[in-house]
Amino acid sequence: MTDLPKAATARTSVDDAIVLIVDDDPSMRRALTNLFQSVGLRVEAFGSAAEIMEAKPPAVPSCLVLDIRLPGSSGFDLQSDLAKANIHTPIIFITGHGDIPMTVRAMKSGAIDFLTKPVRDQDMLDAVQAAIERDRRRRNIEESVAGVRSRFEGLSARQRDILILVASGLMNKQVAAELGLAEITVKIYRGQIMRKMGAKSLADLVRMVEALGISRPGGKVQT
Amino acid sequence: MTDLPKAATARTSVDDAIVLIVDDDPSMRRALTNLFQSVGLRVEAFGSAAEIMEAKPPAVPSCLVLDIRLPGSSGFDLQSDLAKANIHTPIIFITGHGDIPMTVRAMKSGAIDFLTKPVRDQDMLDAVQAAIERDRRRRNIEESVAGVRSRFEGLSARQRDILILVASGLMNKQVAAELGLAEITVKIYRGQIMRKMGAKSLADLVRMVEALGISRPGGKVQT
DNA sequence: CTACCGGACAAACCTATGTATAGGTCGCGC
DNA sequence: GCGCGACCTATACATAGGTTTGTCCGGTAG
Repeated sequence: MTDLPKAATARTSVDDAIVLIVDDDPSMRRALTNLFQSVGLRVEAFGSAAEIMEAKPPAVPSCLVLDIRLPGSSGFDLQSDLAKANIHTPIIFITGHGDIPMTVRAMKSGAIDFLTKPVRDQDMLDAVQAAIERDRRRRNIEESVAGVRSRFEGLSARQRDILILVASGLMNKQVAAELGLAEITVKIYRGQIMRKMGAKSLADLVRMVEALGISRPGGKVQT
Repeated sequence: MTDLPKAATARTSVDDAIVLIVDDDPSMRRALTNLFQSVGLRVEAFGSAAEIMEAKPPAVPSCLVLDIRLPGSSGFDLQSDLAKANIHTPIIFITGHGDIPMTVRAMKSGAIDFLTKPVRDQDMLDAVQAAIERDRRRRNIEESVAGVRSRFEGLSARQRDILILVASGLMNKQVAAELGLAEITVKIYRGQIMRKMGAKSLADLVRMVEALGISRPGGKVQT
């Protein structure tokens, strides 16, 4: 939280959104770039799927504007490649000759919009705004969870065992019995866990474990 | 000893899925009905949006197969009417003369599939199976949360105040200070709350409050 | 008026949790 | 071998959590 923003050129406020364009038609790239820049969005344009896969994934909220017909691989291939690489930038497809099954497929695999040429400027801007908003939200959650996860990974195996049992609602003595330990041992571990995880209360701990999605035993909310 | 509100679940036949068809073309209704029945699905067919809105929402996992062009209102109207009525049955649209914007609109508002006539039987069955699976999952979550919610609503105002503060991680004395009470009072309420909510541990309580989505103070997971 | 309920509190008592101090064993890397 | 970290335990003490029994008050439904 203490890192000063190393803004090189402009006052890149903390989360200046960026639009990534992939289209093999240079005039299309230019037109889109102009459109987005006219409303103050940063833009990066690519001519092929390969090019963008080499670039590093953006660190700010962003979205992808993608012609579905690309040289080499189709937009779909890029979409699934990104998914495999665990990159979840929202995608807006554009197409000249799309059909309904194609649209359904794109939307089902998570595209945020699917526009047909000629694309109306306003439609495109609306779609981009929605996409960026979604990405911003996703990044926020991801970020919180990432902190918790890295702390969890800093725990020893034993500490994790105990964390999970404690967060599932067992008393120290029950945890001890479960693991064949003395109660005092569990207490000591518990203290270590609270410190390492940065939890101020048991409630915090429970929420962290929930956020990590770990609840093997019988720890779900009941009816 | 136990004042646990007993969930009045009328144990219906376990979870016989049902497919709801809305199409103004009788021959289409018949064809779809036969198709679904041939794989052992229960079916109910309607000739118009109005008809199905009068029927009571199904109590088992289900899905809606909906021609987008209906007499009177369009499939979209029905979709949004259902959404307004808080009915979230997954919808599969079928259309003879659809276009891409229509498809996008349907998918964006939550349709699970969008099929074009002539519909291949296997596509339809796949779509229905996916839709019913989704509905089953949704119902499961909904059901758990509904139980918790109804118990929460059985709490007095004071009990709710205290529940929220306790679940946010405050100690009894802090809760007492916050509300201008004696610590002993908080303890007593706390016991009542545990009983009424059917929570065996603080961890349970925290999870319930999370499931209800109540966390006003500073109770979110931190980075 | 009275009975009942929810809210608030107290003393007494017990259990659970948390911390400090003070150990002990093991395995691993240098 | 030595140090280090993980793992495990014990005693002792302090604080937090939780129940029981009983008291008091105010509103309100009968």
